[in-house]
Amino acid sequence: MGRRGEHSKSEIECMALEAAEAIIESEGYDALSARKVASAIGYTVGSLYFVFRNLDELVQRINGRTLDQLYANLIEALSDCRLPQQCIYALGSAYLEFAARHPHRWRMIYEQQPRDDNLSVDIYREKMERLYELIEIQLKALAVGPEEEVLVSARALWSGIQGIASMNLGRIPNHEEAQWAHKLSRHLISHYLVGMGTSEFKSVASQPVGQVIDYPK
Amino acid sequence: MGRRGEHSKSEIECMALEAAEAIIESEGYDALSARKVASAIGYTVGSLYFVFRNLDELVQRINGRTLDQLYANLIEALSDCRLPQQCIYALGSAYLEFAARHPHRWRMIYEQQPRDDNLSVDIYREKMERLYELIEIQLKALAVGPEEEVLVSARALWSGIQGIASMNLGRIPNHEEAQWAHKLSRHLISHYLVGMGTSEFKSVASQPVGQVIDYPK
DNA sequence: CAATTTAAATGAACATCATTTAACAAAACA
DNA sequence: TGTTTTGTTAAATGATGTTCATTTAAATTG
Repeated sequence: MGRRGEHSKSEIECMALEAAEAIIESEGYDALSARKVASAIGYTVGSLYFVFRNLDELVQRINGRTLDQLYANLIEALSDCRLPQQCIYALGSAYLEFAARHPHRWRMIYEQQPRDDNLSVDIYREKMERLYELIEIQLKALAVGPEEEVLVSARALWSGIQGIASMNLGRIPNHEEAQWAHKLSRHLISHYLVGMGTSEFKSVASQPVGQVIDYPK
Repeated sequence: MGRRGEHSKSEIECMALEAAEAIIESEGYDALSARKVASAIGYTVGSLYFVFRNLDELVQRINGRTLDQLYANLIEALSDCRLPQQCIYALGSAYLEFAARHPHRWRMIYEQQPRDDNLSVDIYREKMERLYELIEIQLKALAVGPEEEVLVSARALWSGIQGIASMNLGRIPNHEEAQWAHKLSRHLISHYLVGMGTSEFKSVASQPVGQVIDYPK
C-alpha cells in the first residue's frame, strides 16, 4: 500500500511526539506503546522505526520537550517578581505547578532517563544544568558567602523542591495535596533563606532596591 | 513433574523474593521477569502465580522489605548520636548511604508504587509514615514553634533529603557522587536548622529562639 | 493396603510488546 | 524510458505477564 508524501519525515516525527504525549498525559507512561502511537497518527509500527531508532529515542525526545516547557514556565514565573527571595519562591511554585499539571510527563524526566546513548545523556545534563542556573542566578544576587557555596546552595534547594514534588505527586495529585506541596516548598525555602542570613526582612533592610537581574536566554 | 512437599508455600515465597531481589540488585528492575525468578529458584512460571497473585504483588512485597531494611538502618544510625541536631544529620546520612548501596531497590520504592490494591497502599503509607516519625521525634525534642509546625518541618526536611538522593543517584552512583550528595544533605540540614533558630552554633549566639517568619501568600 | 481426595507443579497457550526484515510502491532522477 | 532512492507496510522473531487444563505425588480415607 505505502501511500507516500502525505507527510514529510519531520511532520511524522512531530505528529508521533504529540500523539505519544497525549497518551502519556491521559493514561501514563506504562500505557505507551509503539503500536498505539503509530495507529494514533494513521501509520503502522514500522514507520515509527523509520523516524526513531527505537522507542527510547522517542521517549528522550519527549523528555527533552518537557524539560524545555518546564524551563519556559520557570522563566515565565520570574517575570512576576523582582527581589531574589521572591524569585526563588516563584521558581519553587512554578516547578510544583508544572509537576502537578503534568504528573506523568514530569515523572518520566526522572524515571525514564536515557539508556546509554551518549548524545541523549549530554543533552539531558545540559537541560538540567539550565534549571539549576535559574536558582544560582538568584543566589548570586543575594551575594552571601563564597562563590562556590552558591553552587551547593542551588543544588540543595532545587533538590529539596524536587523531593517535595516527588513525595506529594507520587501518583496523580488532588488539589489538596498540591496545596500541601506548596506549603512545604515555602516552608523549606524560607527556613533555608533565614539560615543563609538572607531572609526577606533582613534583605529589605540591606539589599539595594531595584537591582535588576537578567535571565539567561 | 509435580513432586510435592519439597518446599512449603512460604519457603517458595521467601526463595522467590530473595531471587528477585538479587536480580534487581545486580541487573535493575527492568531485568526482572517472572520466568527469570522462577527458573532461579528451580520452578516454572506457573508456580509463581500459585504464591503471588501477580508480579506486582511480588514487587510490593520487595518494596515492603526494602522499606523495613531502610527503617532498620535509620534506627541503627540513631544509636551513634545524642543531640537532636546530630540525630537529624545522622538520619540524612544513613538514608543517603542506603540509597547509594541499593540504588535499584531504592528507586523501586518511589517508581513502582502499588497499582490499586488497597491493602498494599495502606501498608505502604504506614511504612512511609514511620520514616517521617523518626525526624518528627528529633524536631519535637528541639521544641521550637507550635506542634503542627513539626509535621511540616519533618516532611520538608525529609523530602529535601529524598530529593538529593533522587538527583544524585539517578543512575548507579560512583563514589564521588555519593560524597557530593552527603555534602548537599549536610548543607541543606544545617541551613534549615539555622533557619529554625536551633542550630548548635547560632542558637547560642544571636537568633531569638522560636521566631517564626510568615511566608508570602 | 488400596482407593480417593487434594495440593503442588507443570508446560503449553494467549495476548501483547519492541524490534527486525523483506518486500514493495511511489516519487525522483537519469 | 529505466534505475535509484525513499517511504511504507506486513510478516516474522523472540520475550513478556498471565491463565489454565492437566499431571503428579503426597495425604487421607475406607
